[in-house]
Amino acid sequence: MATERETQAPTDRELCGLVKVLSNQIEANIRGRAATLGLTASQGTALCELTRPMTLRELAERMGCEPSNVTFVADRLEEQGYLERHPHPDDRRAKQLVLTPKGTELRRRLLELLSENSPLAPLAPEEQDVLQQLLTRALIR
Amino acid sequence: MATERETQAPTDRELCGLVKVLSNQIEANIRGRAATLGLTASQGTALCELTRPMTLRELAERMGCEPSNVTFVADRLEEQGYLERHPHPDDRRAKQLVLTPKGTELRRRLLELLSENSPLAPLAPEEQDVLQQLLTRALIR
DNA sequence: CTAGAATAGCTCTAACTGCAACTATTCGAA
DNA sequence: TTCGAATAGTTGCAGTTAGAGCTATTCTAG
Repeated sequence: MATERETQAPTDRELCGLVKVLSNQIEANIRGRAATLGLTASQGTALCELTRPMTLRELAERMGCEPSNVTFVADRLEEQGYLERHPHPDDRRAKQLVLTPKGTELRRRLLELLSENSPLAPLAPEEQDVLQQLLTRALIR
Repeated sequence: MATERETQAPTDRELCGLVKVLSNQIEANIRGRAATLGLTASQGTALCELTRPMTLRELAERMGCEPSNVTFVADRLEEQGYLERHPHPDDRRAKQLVLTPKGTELRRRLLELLSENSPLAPLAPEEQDVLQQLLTRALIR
């Protein structure tokens, strides 16, 4: 029983590990689906989150990454003709990321692929609700 | 109510987003703590998981990453004198990663730092139990 | 009106990541 | 025994990431 001497730390660390593994699995799912459409994982994530024209900063917030990385991702999507940087109507510093028709169509197809089988599918809807509440509570600072 | 036309997909995607944000936060916490000890985030994670001598592959499993990345991390930790690659007693293909006394001491200090404030602290112990169960269920394939 | 702080986006860098290909060793079945 | 499959670790590569430092624009207090 020598390995049980730690009382609280291991559970916390195990939990962190589980979160990471699940996060990896979600990312791997997106990676695989996106790859079939010629996209990388972060390109796919960006496309999903572009529910409407938004600034680079807002997309970064939704994607859970730094704005500098969105610059990079947006560059690629723009090169491929999936989105355009439009001047922001109210703020000349900012730019609006706008999907092209080609990008909108690709997004539709990607969402279709992603809805087919989610890594969270093993959980019943009520369980997903509980999970959402717990995660939200954990993230409150 | 036009934005509510999607019934199931958005919740799923939101949930995935929450998992990612929490995962990022956990990683950022480790990154910050590890940095004070001159370690990168993955070096810190590796150190935490090295509860005993283990193969590179087992450490990869615990860290939730590919074995190839552990090769990289182990290289750095070995350079810094925190661990050694010992030949595996039973399998000449495998190597055992063994912490040096210096590495053991560093691990102790890191665990101390990490126990001080966890990103999961906002959750009560019972909530953490529920979270663990949900995550475990979600990960069953 | 005007400086100084804050913000949006960009560039650059060091580090991390998954994946595919490779070598060495072990395992398993004919 | 022996040969093919499976496994441990490594290497190389393209892609991702956070963070610091930069410019341009906006906001705010005086």
